[in-house]
Amino acid sequence: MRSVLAGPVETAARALLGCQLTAGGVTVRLTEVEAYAGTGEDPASHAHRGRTQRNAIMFGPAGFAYVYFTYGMHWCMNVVTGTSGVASAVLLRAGEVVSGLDAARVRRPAVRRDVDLARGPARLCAALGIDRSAYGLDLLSAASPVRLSWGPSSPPDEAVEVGPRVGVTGAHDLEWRFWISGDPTVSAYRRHVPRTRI
DNA sequence: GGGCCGATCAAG
DNA sequence: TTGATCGGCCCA
Repeated sequence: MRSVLAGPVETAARALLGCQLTAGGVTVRLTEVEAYAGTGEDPASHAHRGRTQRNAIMFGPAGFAYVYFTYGMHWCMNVVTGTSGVASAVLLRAGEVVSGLDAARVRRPAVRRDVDLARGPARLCAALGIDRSAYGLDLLSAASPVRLSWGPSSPPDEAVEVGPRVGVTGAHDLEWRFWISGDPTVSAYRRHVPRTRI
């Protein structure tokens, strides 16, 4: 697992589809992810402008959690990829809750359909109770409260679709979003819309 | 120190 | 379609 994540970020992203993420008594099977490259390579990456306190974990070895706070209210989680010094990561955009449905429903009481419990990067974190405290955890350690493991089956290549990333300002030509074809838990595509000034 | 904006979500 | 809501980052 660690060695796959340490490879090229696109390879790591594809490999994460079908994997299981467990936290807070809930397990999801990952159905949608996005790849982000490191410093200077990818204008949409949080590491694009170099190392800061927030993105520091991205510069470390693969398999650790990069969790960030956005829009004043939401948490999102990445799996750090690449070798030490390479600040690439994979954003976990959606998953199917495969166990701990009750716990997930308690955390997301407004949800009507189970497929919406972890359908979106902030929703996924909410369903699993992931917040700032998960920053920097080793997801491959048995002792970690947030754990990543191979799923019972990974989707064959022909079942994986590819497209532009959601909500990113630039690099619309880069097709670094990967999802399991036809899966109902995959989030809706939205292009970034610049905020209109008053 | 200040201002702008974001890898989003839910309700209208 | 829009408001919520605040941390990160650059100085526009």
